[in-house]
Formats: sequence, C-alpha cells, structure tokens
Amino acid sequence: MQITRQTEYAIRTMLELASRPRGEVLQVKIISERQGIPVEFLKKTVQLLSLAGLVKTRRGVQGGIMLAKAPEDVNMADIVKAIEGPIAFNICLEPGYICPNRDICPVSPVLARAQAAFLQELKRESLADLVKKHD
Amino acid sequence: MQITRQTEYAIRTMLELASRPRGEVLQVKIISERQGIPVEFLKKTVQLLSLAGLVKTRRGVQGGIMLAKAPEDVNMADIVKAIEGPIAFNICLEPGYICPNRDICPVSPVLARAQAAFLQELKRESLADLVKKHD
DNA sequence: ACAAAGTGGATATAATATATCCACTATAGG
DNA sequence: CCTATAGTGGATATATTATATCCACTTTGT
Repeated sequence: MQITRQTEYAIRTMLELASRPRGEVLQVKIISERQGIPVEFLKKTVQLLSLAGLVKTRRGVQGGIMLAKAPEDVNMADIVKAIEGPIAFNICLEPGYICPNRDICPVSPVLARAQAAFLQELKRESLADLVKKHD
Repeated sequence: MQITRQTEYAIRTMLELASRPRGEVLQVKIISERQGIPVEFLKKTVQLLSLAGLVKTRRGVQGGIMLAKAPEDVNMADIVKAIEGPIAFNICLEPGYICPNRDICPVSPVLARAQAAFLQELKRESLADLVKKHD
C-alpha cells in the first residue's frame, strides 16, 4: 500500500526538470548525483518516463533528458502511472481480470471508488503547481 | 500500490462473520475452507483482527470467532488498517518519520491528501452496507 | 482426560523491489 | 572518421516483503 521508491525517484526527477528553463537538457547522471539516486536504477526509471511520453531523451555527447510537455500539462497521476503501470488497488481491479465470484463480491466496487478518489487527488496537482510550492 | 492478499482475506472473513446471526461463533478452519484461504495463514490474520478489536475469539471446544461490534460500526478502513497498520502512501508520511528536506519537498502534502481521500472512501462503507449488497 | 480450537514463535518459500553489471547504439565535436 | 559521451536494453544479483507452513503450547467444553 505504498508507492515504490522508484516512483518517488521519478517524481523528484520530474521536479528537477521542471525547475529548469524550458527545453534545457539535463543528464541522468547529474540528476542522480543531485538526488542521491543510483545512476543505473535511475536510467531504468527515466526509460519508463520516456515510454510514457513524459520526457524526451537525446543520446550522445551533449545529450540528456528534458520534459516532453509543459509542467502545467503533467500531473502526479501521470507520473505514478508511468512507473507503476495501471493502478489497481486489488487484483480484482486489474484490467482483464475476471473475478470468479464477481457477481456476489461487494468489495471491488468499494476499492474502485477509493482508488478513483486517490487518483483524482493526484490528477489535481500539476508539476507546475509543485514547482511553485518548491520555491 | 496494492492492498495485500492478507487484507483481502481479512475483508472476506469479516464478511463471512457479518453474514451470520449476531453472536454466532465461526471456526477459523471453517472460514478457511469456505474461502479457500490457508488455515495457518488465516489464523495469523485473525489475530490481527482480534488485536484491532474487530473480532472476539473463544478458545477450546466450541470455540471460534465472532464480530466484536455491530456490522454498522465497522468500516473498510478499520479492516485495512487492522492488517496493514497505519497507512502511509510513502515513507515520508509514516508516523515519526522526519524528512531530511521536508521544508522544501512539495510532494508529501499531495500524497497526504490523496491518501486521505482514499481512506475517507473506505470509511464511508460499513460492513453492514457490504453485506446488504452481497444478497 | 481428551479432543477441539485459538496463540505464538520459528522458519521456509515466493514474489517483488531495488540495485548492479555490461555490452550496445546514437551523436556531437575534434 | 575517431572518440568520448550519454541513453538503450538485457541479464543478473541482492534485499525486502508477502505468503505459507510447521509445530509446540494454552484454553475450554464434554
């Protein structure tokens, strides 16, 4: 019942990027040093962010990563989902899962609502909002 | 980012109990058979429920467990907390944890709100509500 | 006295999260 | 065109947590 450390790394990385002038690239190595995150692990994390379309990457000399969208257009739910995949507070809520006794089980609707409430709160908060508070 | 299987076991156990006449005791073994839960594991789970004051237990012959409160007075959050302990969506929200850079980190308040929204939804649903839907 | 049923501790197994290693590809600059 | 840089991707190791099992013990009704 926790977000993973990797998700936190991802959030911190996005905050780093968002706190810089738009379009500036930042090396993963630099971020890892500044945030105390193991480089190799952060590389994987960044790949997930990239796959989700949240960051753009550039290889080679002078390469690095940058936000793919304006900080106003990225919210916390986006980041969490990018790392953890579709959120499912219980197996019975996972996409594609068919509960053997879904007709009589009253639990999944409750969890679904709780989950929706959770995600909605995360959606309300954009990266831009967070950076603003950061100052 | 999931409730554990043990929490689901606990919910199902509470539902079993709530669906019976008030005051009736039910053996853990019976519940485990009916719900397809490993007995020894369910025993541990029941102990957590007992510790949290959600069920009463009786040892020896004719023993078993029963609800400690009326189904109207137990909600989903109670059960989840009984098994998972205090909910903390991130380390920085754990009771007693002091974030090294809490003054500038904008993340924890967001997670705290999301978490509160989640718990509130769970609180809204009593065991009695669920049993009603069950029928 | 005995069998039933919860208590409690120790341990094993499985699953997942976290971290590391290394070979590879793309790219800017000399 | 060579080289150093920086992301890509796969394989593997380690740590942590969740799940499950084993067993000796206590309580209690008959």
